[in-house]
Amino acid sequence: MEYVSVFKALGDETRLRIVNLFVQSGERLCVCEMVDSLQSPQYTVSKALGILRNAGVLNSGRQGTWVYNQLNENDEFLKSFFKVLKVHLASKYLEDLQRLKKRLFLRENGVCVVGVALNEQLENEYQKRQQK
Amino acid sequence: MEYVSVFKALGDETRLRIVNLFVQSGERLCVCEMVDSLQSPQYTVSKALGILRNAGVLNSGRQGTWVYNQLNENDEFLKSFFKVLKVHLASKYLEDLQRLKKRLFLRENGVCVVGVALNEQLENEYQKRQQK
DNA sequence: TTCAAATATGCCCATATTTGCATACAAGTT
DNA sequence: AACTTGTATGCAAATATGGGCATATTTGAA
Repeated sequence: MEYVSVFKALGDETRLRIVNLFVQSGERLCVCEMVDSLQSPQYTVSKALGILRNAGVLNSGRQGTWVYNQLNENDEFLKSFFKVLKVHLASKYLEDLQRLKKRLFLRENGVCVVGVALNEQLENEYQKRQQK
Repeated sequence: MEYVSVFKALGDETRLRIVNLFVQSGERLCVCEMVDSLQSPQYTVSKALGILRNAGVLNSGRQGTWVYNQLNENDEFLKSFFKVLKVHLASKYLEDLQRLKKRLFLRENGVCVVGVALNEQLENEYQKRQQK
């Protein structure tokens, strides 16, 4: 883990927003879930994830068709750093987190089962779950 | 204070080394002291400082001929962040810290009184102080 | 083995960023 | 005012980066 690479990786809004999703949710997320949360093109998110992985910020593993990413918790510096980020980024990028929340309703048994979704789809599912 | 700007600022070795000097020493430092500690050209250090200041990481103030810089302690995120850096960067860039220590011996009454110095000069003064 | 869905990547272009040098500016001294 | 010293900055070339698009790759399913 190279400090300079980590900071370089976080020195970009898309990538910081991605890290924020992980830090605030504590979840492992697949690419399509992030695409929907950030409302950014798939290739943008995918490239950003590549840079974050390369910098050692994230780990990823394929699970069938889906690739799940998660924070790298094997480094003491990163763990402390994520804690600080969690506190201080909490009020930033709120819309991302709201969309992520809705998007996670589409999971089944805690697993992603659909790719990039439309906003309507998210809203519909959200309303459904609310009623239960 | 913009998070992305802060991380972008730290995503460069020279600038991270500068921040490390402040974080580990807890001192306010003038440009020539940093030039000697990092052994980098004056313009490199000066430009790096400009970027760090712009990002809100450092403050600076002129005191006569010398410009002193210090960590910006007016932001809660930065304060927490610096603490984490202090712990985890402690064993990195040790030579910088050693040179800084020697360089600080050249101060008089806690104030910088000479510009960029030669290595010999640092060593000589260091030996002198050791004997006392 | 063909197809479709999820993800990654190569390429291009515009725009930043970095680096080194020369020079400018600011303050103290003579 | 001229000179020295500490610091900042403008410029130009080299390099890196980000965004968009098309396409490749991987996997599961038909």
